[in-house]
Amino acid sequence: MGRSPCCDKMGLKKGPWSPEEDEKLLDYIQQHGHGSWRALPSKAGLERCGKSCRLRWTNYLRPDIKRGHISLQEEQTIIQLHALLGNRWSTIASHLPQRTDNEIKNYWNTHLKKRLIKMGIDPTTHRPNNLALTCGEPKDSANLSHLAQWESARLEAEARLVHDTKPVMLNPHHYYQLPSTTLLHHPHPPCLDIFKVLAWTNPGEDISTVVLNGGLFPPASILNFSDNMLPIPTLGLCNGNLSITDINSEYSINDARIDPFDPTYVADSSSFPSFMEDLTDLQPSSISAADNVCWELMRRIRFITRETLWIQVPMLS
DNA sequence: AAAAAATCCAACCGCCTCCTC
DNA sequence: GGAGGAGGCGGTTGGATTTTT
Repeated sequence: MGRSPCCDKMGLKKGPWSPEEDEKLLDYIQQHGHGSWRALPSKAGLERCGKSCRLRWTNYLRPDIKRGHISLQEEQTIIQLHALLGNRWSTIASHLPQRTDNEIKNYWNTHLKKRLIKMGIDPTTHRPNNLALTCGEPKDSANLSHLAQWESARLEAEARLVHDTKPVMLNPHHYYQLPSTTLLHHPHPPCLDIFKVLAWTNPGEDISTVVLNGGLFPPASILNFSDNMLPIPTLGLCNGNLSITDINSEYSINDARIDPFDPTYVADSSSFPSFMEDLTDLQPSSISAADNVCWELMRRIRFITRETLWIQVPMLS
């Protein structure tokens, strides 16, 4: 059962590559392209298996890769994407130009993982370790885990931003009066709280009237629909009473039917404490049916950048 | 200065998916 | 439909290097 590894063939070299081998491989690919990896070694005069050649090329010799120092921004991206995607290194690498999946995987295992552990965060679930002890029933664990992943990535990002910039403290009931001069000087949103991001992206404006992009966001190139992630077309906020437009429908993308109001989704108030605090004030009598719907959607927010807002919704098969 | 421990990272292994026949 | 090949992916290893004792 199974195939034996191609390197098991007699006479094929293994282990570190010599400069001469590198040169042969580089010369061959530059002249002919790699073509069939299996056929390449003999054509290039290498006593290696095709797999070994491919790995050497993609992880080391390729001219378009960047090696060495990983910036803070790259670190932040890795943590956030890992919280969302798990150990899908190639997908994560595709969002970090010129970095290889192997390099990111190594960096995660040797640096970031340890750092999260030191911070008391489980690097697998991105959940604070003490949460694991209070976690409830197994059926809720997946959803709680998703929320925790988001939350720890958010906290990590916030921690960095706090490090880099003076934090902007906001009264949760007066999000909309942020001075635009403060906001304009931030190269990034002062934090990832949705209201604050809204205020930042629209400095000086009354965001009670802001409507986030119509159409699809984030960009399809970033979004992997199989991850149960979908953009919400239009979201509006009004004076603390929340309302939303164009959501009273199911979405259909790539034949996957989505029900944004699926009641099986379990939210956790710890994910968005200030927002939930606001909602608590609104409950129960002042919340309209539409607001309730919005509330449900807001609970599913997973990831926010300057211009995008990602929301997790369940897929219907 | 030497030994031990820790860290790093290139490379390998085996499984999986996709494609062709 | 399914067998087999090729490439891709993630987990893991082990030798080299660095740090600590």
